[in-house]
Amino acid sequence: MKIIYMGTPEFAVEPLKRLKADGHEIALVVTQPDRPKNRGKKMLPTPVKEAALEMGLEVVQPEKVKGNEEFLEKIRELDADIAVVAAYGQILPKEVLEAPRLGCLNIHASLLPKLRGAAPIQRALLEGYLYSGITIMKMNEGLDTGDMIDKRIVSISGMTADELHDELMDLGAEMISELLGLAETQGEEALRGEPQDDAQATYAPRIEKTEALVDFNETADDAFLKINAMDSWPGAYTYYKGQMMKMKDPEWYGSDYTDSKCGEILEVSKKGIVIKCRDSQLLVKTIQFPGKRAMSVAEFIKGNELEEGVILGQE
RNA sequence: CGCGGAGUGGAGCAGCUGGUAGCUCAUCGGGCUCAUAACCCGAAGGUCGUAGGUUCAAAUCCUGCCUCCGCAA
Repeated sequence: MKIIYMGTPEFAVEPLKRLKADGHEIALVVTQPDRPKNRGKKMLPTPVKEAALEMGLEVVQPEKVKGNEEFLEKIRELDADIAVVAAYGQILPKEVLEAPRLGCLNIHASLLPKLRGAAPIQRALLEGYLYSGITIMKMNEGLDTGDMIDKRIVSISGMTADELHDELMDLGAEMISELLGLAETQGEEALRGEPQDDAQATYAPRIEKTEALVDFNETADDAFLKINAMDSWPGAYTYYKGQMMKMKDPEWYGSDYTDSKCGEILEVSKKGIVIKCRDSQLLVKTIQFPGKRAMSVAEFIKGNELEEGVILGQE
């Protein structure tokens, strides 16, 4: 099939590679413009652009899609069979959605109509969902509101955002590959979908960095979920003696019968640091201070000090 | 030229107002113990990221480069 591929972050790379490997003709790759990133404000290409160029594909990076005549014309001229969109980052106007013969498909990392929007992976974990998955839908003008063509479920409890991201990325690639295979033989028939129940819809807005601050007045479960949902970006954090301290690898440690203050470090050992939360204790096994690498508490205490009794969270 | 931290034996750090490289853990050998991520004794292991410069003398001061990281995006 002749495909237009639209995507931006890492999540969209695997499906692109897969479709290419399947032998489809990727007529054009659309991704966000290069932006200054990382230290030293270097302009960096998006992961999709990088992968596309490696594969020798043509790439365009329109600043704005909406109302962009030049872009629209280019899309129409291609006369593609279908467009595949994965975490592209811009709302597509009706004209673009209708340009390919069979319309536009979207790979979304949640079980729609739950968690529509930008950060479904992290939100699913943050909310403590036990299951999430991938939904492939036929796009319409709304935000992730199109008819659902295929949906698959995965168990997610205890995962970090990175782990879930990788798993869903592979699953998404798998699903879109199969679906386009079907579409090739069965045509439009294969792309029939079911409408979403809007009444059940929830939204997954972008993660703000400030959300990554862990509040130990919450339950240990909430802290656990937050630490994993923010791993590896932006990274859950608190403050140790006024210094920002990031945390990873949480573990439920046990009930708490002490009357210590929430956030107090009850114990430091090779296992990690035990922190008092509202209802029970949380073990954090990996930490990171500004300018330093993330390292296990066991490693950290070989050359640094971590005082027991310190109350975390005070700037 | 966005701001800043860091590169020292396997790991984590100290030393950096210049003059024989040190700590904790790990490793190896030995001892004690019913026993231990315990304890005691001993040993091995480092061209101090790299290239230059200053100096009688640099891990320690100066300059370029490489790599890693936090903030910010």
